[in-house]
Amino acid sequence: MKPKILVVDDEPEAVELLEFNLKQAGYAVSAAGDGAAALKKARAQTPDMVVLDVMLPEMDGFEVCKNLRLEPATSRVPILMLTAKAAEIDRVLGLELGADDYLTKPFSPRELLLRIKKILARGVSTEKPREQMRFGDLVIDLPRHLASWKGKTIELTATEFKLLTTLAQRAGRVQSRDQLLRDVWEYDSLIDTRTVDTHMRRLREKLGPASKHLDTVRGVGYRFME
Amino acid sequence: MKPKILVVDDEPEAVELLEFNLKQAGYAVSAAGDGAAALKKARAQTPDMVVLDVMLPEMDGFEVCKNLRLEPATSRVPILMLTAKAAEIDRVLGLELGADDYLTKPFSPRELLLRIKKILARGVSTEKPREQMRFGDLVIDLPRHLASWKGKTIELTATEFKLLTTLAQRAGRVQSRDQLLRDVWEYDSLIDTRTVDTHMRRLREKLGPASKHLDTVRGVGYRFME
DNA sequence: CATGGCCGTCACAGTTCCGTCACATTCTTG
DNA sequence: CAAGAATGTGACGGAACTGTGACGGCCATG
Repeated sequence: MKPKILVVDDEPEAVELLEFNLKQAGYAVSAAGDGAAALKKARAQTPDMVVLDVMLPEMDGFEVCKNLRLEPATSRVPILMLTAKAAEIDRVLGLELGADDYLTKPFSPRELLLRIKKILARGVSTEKPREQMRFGDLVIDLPRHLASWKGKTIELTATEFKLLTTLAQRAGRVQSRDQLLRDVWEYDSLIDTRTVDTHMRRLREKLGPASKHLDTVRGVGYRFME
Repeated sequence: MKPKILVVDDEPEAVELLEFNLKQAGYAVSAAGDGAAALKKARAQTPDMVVLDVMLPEMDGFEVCKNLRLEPATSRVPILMLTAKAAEIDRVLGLELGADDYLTKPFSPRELLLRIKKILARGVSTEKPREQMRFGDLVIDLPRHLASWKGKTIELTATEFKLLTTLAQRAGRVQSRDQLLRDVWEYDSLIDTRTVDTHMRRLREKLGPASKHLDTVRGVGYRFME
């Protein structure tokens, strides 16, 4: 079963080169020349991975990346960004964009294949939402609606519990306040983003020592660390 | 001996896609386009697994699932449900439906195969609804339609009994009011969710000390604790 | 036809929880 | 090091949620 890779670049030669190398390596490849087409194809095919050039006409790679993350159908597809400028790297990784890796142009095909292989290898194991999660002494059980620390249950309100599970399910990835508002509170941004801060505080209080898992990423949002 | 898989979907293209992928992976595949045909084929062939779309004309996937579970010939065949809405997941898993796993559309063929492999690997599902349950001094007997506390029978109405058994069979798991309405009151969504509260109160009154098993999870629903 | 049991709904009350604001603290930037 | 921005913290009023008592309708039974 060949993994399917969607290549997005506006230069036909670049696409051709990528396509050739990837097919050679045994992947199924499809391509898109601009952001809109990329989103459409990604939705339709749900590829196993997207290789995405930052520089695109109209909608740039950052926008595409954001949009991919927003939709449930594509939110968990790994993204490898291609960029010409080293300065863009910061944005590509840490931020709300959450690309899985990047490469600066120019790069060797071998480099590209290595990155892809690495990302796909770890992707398989983390695809499904888990019903029960364990991080050291902290256990989160979704169907039972219970969280516990060293076997002792932690009393959480509905919102706190949902906030915790949302962060934990995306462990390692930073979640912006807006993203959390969408996922935890569901209705769109009628609510002040600072409300997230307050709930994080309450959650930290109740978690006690387990709150060490909850990171603040200044200027961006919050993150659950294992 | 190839494992036999029954695919149920009303869209011919979807069936074709599934069929192709499954055959490719070495399974024997048969297909049905609606619920009635699915039940008939399942009875006749006793497949090793059913892949079942929720959205079907006339009889939907939930109904099919229920009916499969009801008949002895098919009651223990693993079922993998396909659903477009994340909101339906709770229903697919938690309830009397007891599907073995689910996938939200769209999904990659690779994902599908992984799930199927996992389910088949663990063999024939062994879970069946227990006819008698005991939680300390509380005994619930389904066929006799009796509940008792320290050997003394508790007089319950039909609705109260069904509410109790529904919660007890899913002991530990929180059930939302909507879930309970669907499960206990069958498909009557015409009813106010607050009605559940009233019946919980009556049930608690009659259970007396045994009502300690009945938890309220604020903002979510109710839960039976062992 | 009357009666009683059961059920669904409603209104009310107590309580919890939530969203917001103001202020304190920490971090970044120049 | 100081200014400004971002985050942590404490407090508060209102909204939301659940428990509870009561009521009327339905149905079977006598």
